[in-house]
Amino acid sequence: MSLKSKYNPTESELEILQLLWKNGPSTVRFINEKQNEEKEVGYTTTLKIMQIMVEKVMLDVNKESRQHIYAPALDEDETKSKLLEGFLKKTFSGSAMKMVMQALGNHKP
Amino acid sequence: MSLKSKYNPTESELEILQLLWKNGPSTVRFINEKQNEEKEVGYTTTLKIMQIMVEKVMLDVNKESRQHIYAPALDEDETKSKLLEGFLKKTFSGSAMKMVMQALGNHKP
DNA sequence: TCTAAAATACGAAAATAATCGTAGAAAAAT
DNA sequence: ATTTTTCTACGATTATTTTCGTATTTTAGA
Repeated sequence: MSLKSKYNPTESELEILQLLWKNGPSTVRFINEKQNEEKEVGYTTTLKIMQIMVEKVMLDVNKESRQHIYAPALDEDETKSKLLEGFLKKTFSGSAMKMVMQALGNHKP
Repeated sequence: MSLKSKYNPTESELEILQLLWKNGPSTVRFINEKQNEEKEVGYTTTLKIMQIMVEKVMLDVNKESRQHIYAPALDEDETKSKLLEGFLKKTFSGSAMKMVMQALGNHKP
């Protein structure tokens, strides 16, 4: 596969997806400002990543007006399920039970 | 901080940690062979990553015999807890409840 | 002993991700 | 109408992670 799977958003991609899921279709400016509430991110950095996400078909973009409107192309639940599955696999040998035990502080098999 | 936090193992670092936690202190050869049961990884690739992990103080190494023995320097439970916390934060706004709902297929707040 | 095999050391390349600078187009303000 | 502001496009740079080739050393076997 040439493009990375759409279910493997990088960390900054996930951050943007979260903002779009939460706030609905938005402009780059809006997303960038939200990001800047947490940490400093250059406008063109946000823009670039969102453009890449469009290439990867993680986002849809409406270019009718000058301020392009970006919307998530991925389903929130489905994406989070896949992310959870991946994390579980990498960290807890795929066992949700182990993860819960870890969270509860009972680290017995 | 110049070195990345010891609680942010990369994916291949985590893979090696898991093998060491599971099998106990091991040689590069052993770890590399375990990795190769899953996917092809060059011996020097494994070696290099493990050497980097020693620099980052993720692993301890005993160089008494020629075949160096590597052991995890990180506590398994503590590391997994931190990883879980990070994942929760990135993916479920830090809410374990949301994650569980996701896992159960009840995606309501 | 001499040669093979098996390790480590280490730099460098390749792959991936994130950041940014600058140019130019379009819109808004004066 | 001009100037200023606001956007997008896009290449280039930096940072990080992963992979690997080669040199050297050490051990074991013929």
